[in-house]
Amino acid sequence: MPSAPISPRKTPRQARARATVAAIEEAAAHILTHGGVDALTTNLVAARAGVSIGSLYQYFPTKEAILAELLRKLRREHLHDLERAAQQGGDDLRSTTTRMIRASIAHHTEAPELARALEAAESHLPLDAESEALKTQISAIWTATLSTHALPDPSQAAFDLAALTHGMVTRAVQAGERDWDNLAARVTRAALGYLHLCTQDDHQPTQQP
Amino acid sequence: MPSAPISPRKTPRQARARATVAAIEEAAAHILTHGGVDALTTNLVAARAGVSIGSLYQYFPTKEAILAELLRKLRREHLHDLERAAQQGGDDLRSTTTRMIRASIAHHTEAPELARALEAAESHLPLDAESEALKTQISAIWTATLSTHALPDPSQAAFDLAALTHGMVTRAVQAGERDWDNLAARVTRAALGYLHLCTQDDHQPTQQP
Amino acid sequence: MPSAPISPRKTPRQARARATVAAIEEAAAHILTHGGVDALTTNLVAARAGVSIGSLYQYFPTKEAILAELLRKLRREHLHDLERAAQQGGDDLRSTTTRMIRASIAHHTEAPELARALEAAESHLPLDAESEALKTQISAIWTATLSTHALPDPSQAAFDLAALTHGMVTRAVQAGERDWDNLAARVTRAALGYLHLCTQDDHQPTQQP
Amino acid sequence: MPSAPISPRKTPRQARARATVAAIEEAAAHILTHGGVDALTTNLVAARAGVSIGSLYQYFPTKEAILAELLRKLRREHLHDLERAAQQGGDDLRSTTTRMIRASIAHHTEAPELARALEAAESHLPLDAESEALKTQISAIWTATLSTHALPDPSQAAFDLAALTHGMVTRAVQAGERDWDNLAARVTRAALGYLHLCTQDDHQPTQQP
DNA sequence: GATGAATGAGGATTCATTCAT
DNA sequence: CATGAATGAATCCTCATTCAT
Repeated sequence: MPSAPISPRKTPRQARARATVAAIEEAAAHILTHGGVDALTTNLVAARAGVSIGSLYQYFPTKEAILAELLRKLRREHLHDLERAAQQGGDDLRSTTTRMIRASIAHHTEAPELARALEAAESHLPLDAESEALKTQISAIWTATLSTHALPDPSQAAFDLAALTHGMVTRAVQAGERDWDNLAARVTRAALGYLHLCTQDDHQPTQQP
Repeated sequence: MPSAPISPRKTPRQARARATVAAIEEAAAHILTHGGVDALTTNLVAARAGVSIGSLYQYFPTKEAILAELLRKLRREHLHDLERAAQQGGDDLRSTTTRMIRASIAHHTEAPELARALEAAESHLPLDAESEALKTQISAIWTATLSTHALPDPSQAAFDLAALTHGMVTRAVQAGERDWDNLAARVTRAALGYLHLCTQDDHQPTQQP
Repeated sequence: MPSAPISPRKTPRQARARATVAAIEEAAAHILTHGGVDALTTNLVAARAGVSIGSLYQYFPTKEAILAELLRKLRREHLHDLERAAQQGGDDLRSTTTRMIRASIAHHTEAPELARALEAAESHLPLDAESEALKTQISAIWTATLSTHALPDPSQAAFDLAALTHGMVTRAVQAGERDWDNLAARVTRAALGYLHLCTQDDHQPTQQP
Repeated sequence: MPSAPISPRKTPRQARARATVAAIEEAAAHILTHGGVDALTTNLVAARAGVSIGSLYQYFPTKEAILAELLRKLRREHLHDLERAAQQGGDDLRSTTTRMIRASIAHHTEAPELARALEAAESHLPLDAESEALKTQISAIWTATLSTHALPDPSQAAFDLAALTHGMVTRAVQAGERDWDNLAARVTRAALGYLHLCTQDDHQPTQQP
């Protein structure tokens, strides 16, 4: 269980330094995407980044720090997408939920392997302040969205919807699915069902129970 | 791309050998539960099992084979629980689904850390015949259950419900939740919503959208 | 550097025991032939011989003892072949030499891989009495043969001819040669040249130096 | 059937690195000379070289790569010696052959144990391009030398002479012989005999068959 | 600041050999 | 006597990290 510092060792001030950091992150992301965590070795990252191993350690105190930074970046993007989805459009719960689910899908969609690898690594990572804050904010957005409607426990619902979405999307992506509209529709159906906002209107045949 | 043999090296014939194998599996499960995959070293497993490293390799050709065996055991239990849930009780889709969801919860509930670790490891494991068969059978049970009712694509629904359940349960367990009845109710709500079998009856207030 | 006993642990008296020993030797020879020394593990030998590892150690105190026994067997056969070659036919040096060379070729010819492996292993083996004796006898035969003719140092010549033959044959076999008559002719030419018994008679064109 | 890369992992750029590599090769040669291939363990080599095991693996990807490098060095020297022997002096076949045989003797003479160990190891080694090239060139020199004279199959003769020389020298060295002039004379006699260039002139008494 | 050589603890796996049953 | 389960020293090799230049 590591307890070492997990944030970048020093914030790059000069342009060259910023480029170095970017190269390292890019290299790490590439390796993570194509080879998984097991392939992520500091020496390989440095090599792919075209940087000496010494320089890598100039900016990242440990290997975990690299992973943590990539994870933060991913979460930042996710938060940003969710924020846009929550604000834009009408405040109709159904359509807002749908937009947010689409945003979550997009999150796993751009670089599925990378997202998978980072999330798997998350449990080994000591959580820094920013990561915690991001998680809280993401959760807060869902909660806020759901709070505009009468729900007994909006934060519980937020938690469950995030989990449900994450579970379905992850598995679908893993299974090679690529029809995002179809996937979004299915996830939405489950989510609205959870919220007791059932719909018989979708392109779904009638049922005889 | 894994390719090595993954089944146990030889089947223990004598009682002593069976005890050895059991001790190894138990030790591995314990380590996996408390330290995760990274803590699972063959030497540690052997030590905890009170067995020499040589004995471990008599029965498991590689470290992965141990993981594979534990995974098989987990799936066997899961399959068994699902079968019971599918058969027992009326063929009412709602109650059958509820029972199956409860069975799935139980699957993650007895040893959550172990299940998490094993599932995370699964993608690195070369799947043997039995593992494949178990996966197929588990999937088939869901499909069969859903097929008794008019659904456009039962196998798709089976896939989605399993993913949805898995996602919600995993996260809840991870977050420290222990009220399984409550969890089961929430998952079921999402599942029935997905299946267009909405309910206003649960201990849930009515909503005005 | 082993100094342990190298002769069989006990001489098999009963028929069953003799069969066991034979099976072990056969298995070891097979493995040596097809996989080389590195493939020769005691457990594998026992398995191939259809014998328990415990039984193997009943008859051979160490792995080296098995190799030593195979080597002795090989040398016994070589000695026997050489004896026949030395005795049979006229005592004409040229033809005797030819016959003995043919015998040596045969020695490497029946199971080239085995012979190679055993000879390579020889240097690691503590020499037992019988092996020493066999070597002496083989050398003595060459010496005796050459002694019937006026040579300054028959034992030196014996040594050299054996080495020359061994070197040429080994390499030729290794290179995949299979025309033994041709090989024998070439070796003989070198041998007779060494003995100053030159021949312009072979199917060899005339030379202009 | 070997297939792994066998050339050094990276070429040392700094002086310190070059010293490390040299130390490793020296240590390996020493161990090989005094203990044989079985004594050659990577940890021992590193220890004797006064270098960490990690450093060893910076420059040699596998243990075999070390052997391969030593073998290459040996062959390079052999080739060089042969080239000098072939060029210098008159083009008289007899004296050229003698010089080349002396060169070959020198090859086994400087570090007999090392040469023996390396040659024994050769069959287990995946041959890289340079090794192949060296072998070809060595063989070509013999062939070229013999081609200047009317011989039915110069490349066959080259092969045989190399084998004959190798066999006699190896055995003589092994037997503790140190009088190289005498050895060279005997080998030459066999070689010239093979080539049908017999001599009664050496310090050898006349024979009556 | 940058470089890359060096480090060495740690981890997977093998195999000759012993010994209780 | 036979069996085969158990042993553990020994071996190859990796990779995060440090530090002299």
